[in-house]
Amino acid sequence: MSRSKSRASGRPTLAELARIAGVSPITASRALRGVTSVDAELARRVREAAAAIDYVANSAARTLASARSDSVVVLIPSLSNLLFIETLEAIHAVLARRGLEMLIGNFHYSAEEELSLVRNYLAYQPRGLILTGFDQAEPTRQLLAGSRVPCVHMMDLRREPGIHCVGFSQIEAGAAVARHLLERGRRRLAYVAAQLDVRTLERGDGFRRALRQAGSAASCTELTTSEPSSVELGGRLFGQLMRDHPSVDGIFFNNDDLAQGALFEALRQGIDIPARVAVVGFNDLPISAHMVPRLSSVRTPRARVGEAAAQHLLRLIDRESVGDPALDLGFELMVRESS
Amino acid sequence: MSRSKSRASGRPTLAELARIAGVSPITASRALRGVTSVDAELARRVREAAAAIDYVANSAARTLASARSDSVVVLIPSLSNLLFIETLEAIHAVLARRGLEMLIGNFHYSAEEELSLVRNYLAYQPRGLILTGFDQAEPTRQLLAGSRVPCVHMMDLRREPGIHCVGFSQIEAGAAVARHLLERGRRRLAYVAAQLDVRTLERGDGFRRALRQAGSAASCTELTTSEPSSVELGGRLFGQLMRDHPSVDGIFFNNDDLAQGALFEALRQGIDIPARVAVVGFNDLPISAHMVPRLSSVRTPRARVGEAAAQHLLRLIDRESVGDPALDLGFELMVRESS
DNA sequence: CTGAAAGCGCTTACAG
DNA sequence: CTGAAAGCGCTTACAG
Repeated sequence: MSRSKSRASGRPTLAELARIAGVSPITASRALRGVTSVDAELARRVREAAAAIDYVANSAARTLASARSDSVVVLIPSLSNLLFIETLEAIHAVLARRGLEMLIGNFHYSAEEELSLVRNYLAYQPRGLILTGFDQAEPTRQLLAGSRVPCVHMMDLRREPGIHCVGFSQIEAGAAVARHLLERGRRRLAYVAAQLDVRTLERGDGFRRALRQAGSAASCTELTTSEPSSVELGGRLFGQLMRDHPSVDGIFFNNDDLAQGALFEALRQGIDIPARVAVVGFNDLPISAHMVPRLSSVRTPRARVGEAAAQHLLRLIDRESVGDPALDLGFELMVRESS
Repeated sequence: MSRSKSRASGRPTLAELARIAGVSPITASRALRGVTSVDAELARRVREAAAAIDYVANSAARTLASARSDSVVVLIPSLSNLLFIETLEAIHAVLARRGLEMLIGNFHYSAEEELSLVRNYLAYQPRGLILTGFDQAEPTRQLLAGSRVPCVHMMDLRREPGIHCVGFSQIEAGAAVARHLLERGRRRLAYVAAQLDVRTLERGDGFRRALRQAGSAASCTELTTSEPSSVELGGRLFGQLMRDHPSVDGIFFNNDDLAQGALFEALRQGIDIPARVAVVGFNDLPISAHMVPRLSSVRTPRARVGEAAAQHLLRLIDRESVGDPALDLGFELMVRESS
């Protein structure tokens, strides 16, 4: 019975709980889960006994016996972008109400890491997965398809059979920024992007496409880097852009932190924004509205994306009908002082 | 054999893997875990078979059989403060190298939520826990003590028998800011704090204590609120402070986001920082060094705290000696343009 | 509404 | 170095 030799977990078991409550283990199990009708008096005794000994079901045993866990896996490319934090919080709130655990996997924008996470997390027999975008590598796709675990993609839209997604059109969002700058009379535009993940590239596509469609004489300088996005980088890229292309009069930064860095750098160099050059960011992070000048940005509905993605997944798990498999939550261009 | 009636998980099992590799399940299990010596040729066959059928051990079965999971629980009070994100990343990196999963619990600065998380996560039989600070409620403490699961507290220090912690002295950090402002010749000081968790209050204690010790004629106005910390709130509190106490010449904001909001507000109101009033923040978040003016702040070693806390926990898990149970990683006052 | 039996897929402890 | 037996703590499926 020594602690190190025993195979037991040391915590109270269902059998002990049942003995105390004076019922069979099965009845105790049912009373706790509330799934089948159990006599009210027996159920009460079980609950009281559980509270008395602080019984919590061993989740490994529960998962093994039922061949289903109480967890949902959420895969995101980064934790350092507030965007994903807010999304995770929203997902968590929806799942928690259903008693589901959220397992977070951060793949650091690496398709290989994502594959490895999927492989490992599938061992947990999750009830479902929420993925970010559509950047998965082919082996990842196959692994997921083979697992038959329900999946919802978030942050981007794609209409394909069997694909469930909740997000908004990154392309449209990029286009909206271009149209806004053109409307403001800007003609010498620049597009500055970092990280260069699929969604970033789509925003660039939309931006360029809208310029072309306007058929205007507008030019577009592009400054891109696969470095991770940051305030520091934004300041650097802005400095470089204004030095090499001093006539640029409107800039779209593919993420707010870059744009924030640009505003700081402009303040330091005495470059007047928006008089000399208009600046628009992306995502509308919490600080942006407070910058000097207040930063124009595209507000993305990340909390609602998270919430809707989780709800959509719950419907798939419950095999309920899901309406449109591609849910477009749109975006909002927040025009402030910087453009 | 219909999918919905079978109790099987549908994934390849150890028995199937063993059959393909031509060994017994036990040998396959040992080969995969690499724990006991297995004949090299047999081990190779097992690994090849595993790769061929994409075998990953069912973690529920593994946890149930061994009475130990491969997970470590990390409890943090907030995800919206970048401070904790960076800490989590560092913890994750250390745990991942050991093949341990990290379960994140966000208790939103609520001791009740923390208790509920501990209760639920204990059902997963985690190998260890990392807690934030020492704010746990008494029932939480008892639950943890009863579980006999190794615990490490992070972000704060306390020398008590049986307590393991990695962090720095919040009190000393607060005191350092006070001394810095006094050295700069500031005498009409203010302390502005939000959230008011234990660590925030400790920083305030240190700040006040240092002022008292200086025995100077310095005064200290206090403006505190239990609202969560944010840039927006910082701007508001700064405006209020300068209106109600226009002679204040040095302010310590207990978190950088508050200080950032203050700098923006000062820029808008044309209040010269640091000429009229010096501003010091706390945590040195990534944006602070780029603000206009660049924000003075206390750089807290959160990545190193996370790393060291995880390593300390691994040592406890392995029953190795841990040296000092209270590891002080210090902090660094970053004096920039705002003070 | 309640329960006895079987089984989920692994690992442990014991032999050889 | 390898394996047959037992068991981890639940839930399912079947009876009654």
